[in-house]
Amino acid sequence: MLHWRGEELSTKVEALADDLGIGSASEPLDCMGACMTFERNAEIFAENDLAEYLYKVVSGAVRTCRLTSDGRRHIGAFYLPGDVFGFEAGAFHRVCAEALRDCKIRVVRKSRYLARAEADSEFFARLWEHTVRHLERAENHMFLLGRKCAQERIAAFLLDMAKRLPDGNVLELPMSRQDIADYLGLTIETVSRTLTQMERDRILAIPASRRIVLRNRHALVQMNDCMAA
Amino acid sequence: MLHWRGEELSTKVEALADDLGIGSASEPLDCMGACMTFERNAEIFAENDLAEYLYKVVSGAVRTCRLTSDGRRHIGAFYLPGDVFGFEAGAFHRVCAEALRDCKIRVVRKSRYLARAEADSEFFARLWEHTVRHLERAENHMFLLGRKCAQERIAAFLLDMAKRLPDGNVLELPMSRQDIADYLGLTIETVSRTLTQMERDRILAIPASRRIVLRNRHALVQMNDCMAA
DNA sequence: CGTGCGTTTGAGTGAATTCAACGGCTGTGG
DNA sequence: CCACAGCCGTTGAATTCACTCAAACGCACG
Repeated sequence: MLHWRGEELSTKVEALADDLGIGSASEPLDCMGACMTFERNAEIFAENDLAEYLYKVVSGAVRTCRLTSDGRRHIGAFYLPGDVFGFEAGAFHRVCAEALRDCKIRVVRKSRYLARAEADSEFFARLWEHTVRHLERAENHMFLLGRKCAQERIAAFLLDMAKRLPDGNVLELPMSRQDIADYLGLTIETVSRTLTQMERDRILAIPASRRIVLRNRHALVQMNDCMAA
Repeated sequence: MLHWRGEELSTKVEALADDLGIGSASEPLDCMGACMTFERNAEIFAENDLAEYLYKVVSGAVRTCRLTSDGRRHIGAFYLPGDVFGFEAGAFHRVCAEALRDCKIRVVRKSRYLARAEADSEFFARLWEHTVRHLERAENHMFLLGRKCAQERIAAFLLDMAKRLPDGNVLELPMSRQDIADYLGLTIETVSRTLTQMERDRILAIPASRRIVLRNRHALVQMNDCMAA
């Protein structure tokens, strides 16, 4: 299965990639590679797939996750339009990536972007920056998982989403409660209870389960004081 | 203080760095920059210090950590000889780094290694690999913090240390119980109790508090099944 | 021999989990 | 148009794992 998937993707990409251009992108990957579409819940790559590409979200949203043998799931990150994912040091992916909703994803072959990074120092700097930014996000998230209570985790999550989603105060979340729980290291019930409590406290309004309005951002920031973005 | 530290370090490095050579290192940084020494518990850089250098552990051991306003501490990583740390996308450090014991650290100016990475594709590849490996470690650690019980965290920690420290079965830990707790997102009491229980179960022997002998590695691996290295 | 630090152990508590039931929305089919 | 199933989310009650608080232990050092 591992290789089947890899080859399938490879074929698709080769077919599409002929019309690629290596433009003078201000952002890495923008004018490289091919654009692919994925349906809601489709697998973009699987754990242990060959890691031959970098991915950039054009539209939609993506989660990366891992499963334990006994069924526990952990979501490593959510990716929104503009985000780059799929970095691996080794030959294989260590997480799987799935579309949270219908997605357009730009796909660039590893050898291609590495080659370009060698030749183009501006490009190299951008790529480096993306990678290290990932690292920072991961470090922030570790802190959250290691040393924060449920309320603080939810507050951090909402503020992060508010910064990344288009309208800063009305969040249209692309993910389910279960996804949020698996991202924050909580259960779905705890996520639900905490959100309800925040609504009672007039910190949030939740007109629909996936639409969350921040009514008292200051309160959220206070819960989240300890760490920057 | 922020700038004071930056300038102090800068001065030290300039003084020492005249004898640097840009050798044809098989490992990045090996023949670059200057070697500095730090005493046990000395601060190598502080949170919000200017991030002007990369660091490579020559001997000793290092922790990076963060504090909340209310005193919670989280340790992001431990670095042992050969490890590189100090990557930042922005201008400032987001964690502080402290010597767990007396250390020798090789220090390389950011502008210097970036310049070399542009010129030397082999070097670039190595540097890239180090960075992405960091990212992988961070992802593994997130999983641990998000979805594992105390026993599994300790097992993962011990196996990781066994792989990185010289003698694979007799671990001479450079860090205190409190450090381990803050690294694993537990309390010192939980760490202590879990280790004691593992000793009762004949999985470990603990002849001294910082010397841990792995007696039943298989049992540890089982607790840790869900994730690779 | 006392002091101080790091570690271990014990008892009681609490925050988040588990288990279980209910509520509400959406789409389908009668 | 309503009935129903299926999914997702919420709520409640009981449990549990790790935490907090507290005390004791062991070792190094002056």
